[in-house]
Amino acid sequence: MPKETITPRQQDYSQWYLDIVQNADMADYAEVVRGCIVFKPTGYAIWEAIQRGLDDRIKATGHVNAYFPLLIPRSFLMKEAEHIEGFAPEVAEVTRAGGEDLAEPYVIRPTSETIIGHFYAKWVRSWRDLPLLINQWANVMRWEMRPRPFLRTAEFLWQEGHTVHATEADAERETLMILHDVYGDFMERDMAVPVIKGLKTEREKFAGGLRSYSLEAMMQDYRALQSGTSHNLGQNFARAFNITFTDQQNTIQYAWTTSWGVSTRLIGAMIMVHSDDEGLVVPPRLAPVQVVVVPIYKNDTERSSVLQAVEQVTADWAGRLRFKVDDRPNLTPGFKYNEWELKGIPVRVELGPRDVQQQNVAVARRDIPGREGKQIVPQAGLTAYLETLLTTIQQVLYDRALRFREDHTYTIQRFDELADAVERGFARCYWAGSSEDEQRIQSDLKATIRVIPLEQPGTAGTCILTGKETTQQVIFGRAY
RNA sequence: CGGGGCGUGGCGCAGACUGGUAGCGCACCGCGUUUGGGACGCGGGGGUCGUGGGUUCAAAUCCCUCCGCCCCGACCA
Repeated sequence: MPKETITPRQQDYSQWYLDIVQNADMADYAEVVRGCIVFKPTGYAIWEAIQRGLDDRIKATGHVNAYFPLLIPRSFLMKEAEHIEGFAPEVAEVTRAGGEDLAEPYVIRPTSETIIGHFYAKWVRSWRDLPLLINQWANVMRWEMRPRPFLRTAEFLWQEGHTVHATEADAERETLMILHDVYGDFMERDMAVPVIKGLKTEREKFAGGLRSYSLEAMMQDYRALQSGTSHNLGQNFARAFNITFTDQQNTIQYAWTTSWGVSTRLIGAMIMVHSDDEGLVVPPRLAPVQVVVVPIYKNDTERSSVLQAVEQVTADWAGRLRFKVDDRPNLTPGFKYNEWELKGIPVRVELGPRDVQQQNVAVARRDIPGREGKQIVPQAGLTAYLETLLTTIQQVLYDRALRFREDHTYTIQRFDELADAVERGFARCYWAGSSEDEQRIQSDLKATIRVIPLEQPGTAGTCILTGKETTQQVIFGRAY
């Protein structure tokens, strides 16, 4: 019995991931362009679903979309000292065009704070212009040393929101609102990926920003994936680009800006959180195809009666279920079962002569792979049954991921427990150490403070390193 | 950028040490039999052996150059 080769997770997690990407037909290596990938239709469809989920929320919270240039004058990047320091190593430049060397090279945007800042300076005059709430869907480029499909590629797709506010409090409110109501809500509800929301440490915050918040998810190899970030940029970029406004008292003030983004990395998160050794698992709310129907027949007579039954059964699915009928000839049903399992379709409906006879169908759920997840269901009421099943699967995936994270999160009291904890998951502990202490831990244990969770116990404890009394707990982990 | 591996039909590989003009599996095409967990038989098509140079009567094979990709590490959404 030939089997597609997916390396088991236990054996080699990193290879498992690449096998899933490859075998589920998500992406192709762009062999001719270093560090880039081709999003194949299956992978791109996931991105489109992500875009829809986010775009709806972004607009529902009062933002509008716009688009800024891909190329940024190099000098723009220089205007914010910390920003250029953070991004310089990974920017690509265009130095020649139209057959001649450019007087000033352009950089290909690694992010758009600077060019957007330039325009915001023109657009913002009065407090009445604020808040300015704009989002853009774009590609960006960061010349990464070590690319991996979806998780880290030289060119990637994302959305970046850029807003301007009159007060620090407004900017902070925006930053947190995005974190909770847009990113958190989307990831947990649509992607079924539980996240820990919190503040980044100084070392890990956005280059040039005031403070950064992020959403961290745990992958099945216990490593943390930063799945989204929301930055309060303070007045740093307003000063660098002269974004000012006249307030009600007729005094000119620097504005407060924010930026926030999530990228195609989310596809990697989806894969690594939910998939198994049989292949990809796509959560129903995100799935471009939620239900695949596999008709079974031996001859033309059976074929027509089976396809007729399929027609009847699926008659009221449009608008309620996203589905497709796999009537490719000359492929055995068994082959199709395995293929759709590999591709992560949440539910499979099998319909053969026996089912026509008995007014049943066989329903297989992807969250329970193989025959175990299969049961016989009457055709009557099937649509409602499937809708419920999809909801159930969505919930099961979320619960499973949450339990996994909780089972692998260790609350520790002593520093000597840290090494072992980050080996097997997240370590949660009181922390009052310095950036230098973090640096040392990163060198020694390859672990970093992923986030300072917004949810804190509210009671004081002892820092695992310094022994100081503190109320702040942090999450240590190894990161992607 | 350091360490390792690899470039041969679409994919995965063998052939290389010992030079003689390219082969296997899967996929693909045709016909027939099949079809409830990855079907089978027969027939067929498809390869500038990553690039450039060198050695040789002769190079996938030996030598040199360059390019690319993957993996592992330091940097990152």
